[in-house]
Amino acid sequence: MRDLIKAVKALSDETRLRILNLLLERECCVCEVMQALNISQTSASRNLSALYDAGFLKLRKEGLWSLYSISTDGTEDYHSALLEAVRKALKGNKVLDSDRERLRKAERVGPGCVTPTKK
Amino acid sequence: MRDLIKAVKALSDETRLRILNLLLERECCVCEVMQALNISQTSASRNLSALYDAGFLKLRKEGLWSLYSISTDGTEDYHSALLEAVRKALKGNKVLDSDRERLRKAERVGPGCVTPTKK
DNA sequence: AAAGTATATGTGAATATGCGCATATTGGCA
DNA sequence: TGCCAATATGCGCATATTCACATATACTTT
Repeated sequence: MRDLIKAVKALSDETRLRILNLLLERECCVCEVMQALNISQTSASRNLSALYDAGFLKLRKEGLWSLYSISTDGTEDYHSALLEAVRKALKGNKVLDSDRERLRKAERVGPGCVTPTKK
Repeated sequence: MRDLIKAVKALSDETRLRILNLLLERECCVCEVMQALNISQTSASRNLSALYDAGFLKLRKEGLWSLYSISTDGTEDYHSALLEAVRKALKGNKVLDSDRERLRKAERVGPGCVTPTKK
């Protein structure tokens, strides 16, 4: 029960739902999430961690990047059922659509990913 | 999105999950929920209200009793998908099983439903 | 009308949560 | 080694949530 509550609690936040929406599109690093959602680095990192701890994400390290993606392990789990319910419920949402749009424009590589205005 | 978050938030609490478990068995009044879960009247009432506001329950008034049950309206909704995911995840849970057991022994009628020890 | 019962709600205290700031950690590179 | 970039985390603040107590509301019965 504890685990289920943790999972559901992870879904009960707008920022985290928006993050999941991005990850349903493709694997993302923290700085891409920051850019697409226009949130702080702290918020991106913490909310990704929360989703990870709740069992929704898997993490792959590549150099400096932490690459998060939807976990498809334990498919007999309730996580996929919850995700599917959320995905359907939010289909066509305008905020989420523009988040995805901004994700396409986000850049991962090159200096200035985190602090792009700092010369 | 607001509505979905409200629904998911309603599910992210142990007491409310236990209440849903009872209601999956059958329609209940507030005092039956109190007894089966051994919680206060305030807690039973407030948590039932929260589940109702979130769209999971329907309410039927009968005399003094407020009879809550799982809402089956708007079946094309995400509520049923979320409920189903939760139901599967909690199948076989010991706490929930004994809650159901106590529900069978709970009494709705007669004086002393709410304050049974008060002579 | 008065009393009793089941439920709802206002209020305040305790606890939990989310966010930003600053800083720590980790890996890559000169 | 020393520095820079990407991410993680400790801390404090503001807000949200939960619970209990008391009280209010609504219905029934006498």
